[in-house]
Amino acid sequence: MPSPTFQEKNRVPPEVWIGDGLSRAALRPHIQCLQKHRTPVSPFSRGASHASSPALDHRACCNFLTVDRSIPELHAGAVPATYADISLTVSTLILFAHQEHGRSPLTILNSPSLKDAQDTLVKSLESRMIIVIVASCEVHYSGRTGSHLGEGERLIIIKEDGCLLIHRSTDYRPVNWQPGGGIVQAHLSKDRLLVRAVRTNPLESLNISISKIGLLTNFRLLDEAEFHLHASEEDMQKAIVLQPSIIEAGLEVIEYERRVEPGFVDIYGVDRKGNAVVIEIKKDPAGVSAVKQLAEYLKYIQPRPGRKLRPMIVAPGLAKGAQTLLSKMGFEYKQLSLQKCAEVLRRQAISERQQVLKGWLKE
Amino acid sequence: MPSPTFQEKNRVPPEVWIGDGLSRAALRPHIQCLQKHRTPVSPFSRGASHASSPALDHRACCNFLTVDRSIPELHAGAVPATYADISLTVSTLILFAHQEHGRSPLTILNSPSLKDAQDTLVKSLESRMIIVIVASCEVHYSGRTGSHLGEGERLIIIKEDGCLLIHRSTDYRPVNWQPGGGIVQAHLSKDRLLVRAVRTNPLESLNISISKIGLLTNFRLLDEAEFHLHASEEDMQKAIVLQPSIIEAGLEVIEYERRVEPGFVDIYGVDRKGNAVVIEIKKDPAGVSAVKQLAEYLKYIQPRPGRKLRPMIVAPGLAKGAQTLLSKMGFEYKQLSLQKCAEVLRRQAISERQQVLKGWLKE
DNA sequence: CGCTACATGTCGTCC
DNA sequence: GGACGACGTGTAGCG
Repeated sequence: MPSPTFQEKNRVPPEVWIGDGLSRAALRPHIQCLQKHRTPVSPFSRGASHASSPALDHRACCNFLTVDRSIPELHAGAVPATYADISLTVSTLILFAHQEHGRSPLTILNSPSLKDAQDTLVKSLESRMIIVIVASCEVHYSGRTGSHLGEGERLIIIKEDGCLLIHRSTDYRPVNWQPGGGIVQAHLSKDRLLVRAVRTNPLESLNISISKIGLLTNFRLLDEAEFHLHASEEDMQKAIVLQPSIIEAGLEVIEYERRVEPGFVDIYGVDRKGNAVVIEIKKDPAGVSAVKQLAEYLKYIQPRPGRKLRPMIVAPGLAKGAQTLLSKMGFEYKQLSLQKCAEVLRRQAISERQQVLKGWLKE
Repeated sequence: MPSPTFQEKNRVPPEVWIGDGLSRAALRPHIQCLQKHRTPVSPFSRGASHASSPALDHRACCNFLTVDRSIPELHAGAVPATYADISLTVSTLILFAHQEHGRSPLTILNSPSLKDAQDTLVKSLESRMIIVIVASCEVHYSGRTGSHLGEGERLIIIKEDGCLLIHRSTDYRPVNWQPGGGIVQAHLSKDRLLVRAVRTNPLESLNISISKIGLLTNFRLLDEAEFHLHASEEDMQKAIVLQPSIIEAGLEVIEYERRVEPGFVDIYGVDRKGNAVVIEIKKDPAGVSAVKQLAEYLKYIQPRPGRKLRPMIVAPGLAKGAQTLLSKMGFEYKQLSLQKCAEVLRRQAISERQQVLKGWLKE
């Protein structure tokens, strides 16, 4: 008799499964038990730029909560000999496809029994593989609000960090989901495979009751690439800090992300005549709200005596109502496109690289 | 020689593919040509509750833009005889699994050549099947802003309505995506399979350059179920309108979604003493921003002479800073949970049903 | 098409 | 852990 897996040993019986009416206090011991055994972050997520933030690393850490993250040997099922056998008689076909990049097994279960599916599912969860399931299921969500989705076929995806997606046949957004970092468990009842994903903050539980599985695959993704999003409001800010002249000749940036009572002033600077310049940046055409936001900040900023205060909106464009309000308030507007900012940053990056090169050459 | 498919006939050569620097004017003829041939919405999306909105129906309509939405016969590839053959020598395995619910073919290509993958991909697009690909690829996005994702393995999903998702190994959100209703095309270059998804408003293009495919499957999802989301801010509003006494005995609702200069007042009513009650609803614990929002509205509301104005926040709870500000402004707060509202609505639904029944009995 | 507010928004970040 | 602002936010409703 094989020793029970971690999931088996620590499985919380369905009656006390987390969520749906259980208080935070009642479930705390269960969560603590599971989190005690959390595994380190998967090496596969290292390369992801999103994962470079500590928050996500933490999320990825308190993952599927298995003790041993070695990849269990998947058992090879009986495989039939002919195409006819495959297409007609085999209920479960386990197929290892050794992909080119290292040992990335790819398992495909075609119309498996719920029992076989659960076996593979649990092993996949424990070894942090990505799981893709095409199945007929019913879905309940309960948390900040609640939802119910009746029986029907859906595409279910569980990824390395324990996030879960349920997709219907249309719409690029999942009908139900759960972010990563929670607890995912699979439980086989008499004629349903129950999958439950729970997160604790906010306390939410997603329950999938599967009646029939058309396809279940698991695999890993070797993906060390950087993701780079080209321009954002932050990039605009960086560009202005690097080269204030794109706003106005002689402008000097004194401070950015300056704390004032209601929030942060994007850029605080001084113009050639010593006047204070307060800049609010928007990457999209600035609307009324942007002007109001700037006005809000101004209440808390006093220019030095004898100097003027120049409130300024910097954006690629102006929304309709904004122009009127802008004039009324006496604010300035400077048009600045993302392209321009990207160019400044690119030039900066190039010159930085050249600095590094020069440093190397000197050594 | 088989007659060319619609995609083949109308394929825009890569040089003039849509996006990346091309003006809207330049691409208009291409879009018009493609949209002329758009197909009706798939019968499979009928049941989806999301699809009941006209917006999505329209989106689903100007879909993959193929003339003929009959399902082409997929050719069965040569299938080897032994497990060893399958796991080692077969590059393409086409497996039809007749699922229980009707004739829903499920095709699985395991490590297919790019050519085979493209064939199946184009056919799947034209017959509006859902496509799931595990592949090594590079991704460029260009539109409101731009992004680049270097070579690596990802999970690519294309659904019936032409929406496209690219998932990495972690994070429940796709790294890149494209909503449905656009144009999806596949083009085979020498050693890459190029998949491009374009939408026109805003003009954005997503380009996937695939170097190697580990798995490609297509299928349909039979899914007629209703999706029901239980409670939202709108439901809270409805509940209050139906039964103002859950706020306060004697309250009468005069108007809701009342237009004032900066936006809309959630509920405007009159209490038992004839005072004006202005209610701002939040479904989450109300924060400082909610109080500010209400204060903003008040500037534009004058109570009748001799009557008081009673600004009120209705929410399931109060965030920390909100309490202080609330007292300072002299606003009232009424605790109201989503559960309570759901109950009111449920009761209302029941009594409505009974009214209908009574009506039937009378006839 | 533009504007407004809501979302199971999510997510980073500072306090 | 809570509050706040940004997002390729998306989405619906209304003028």
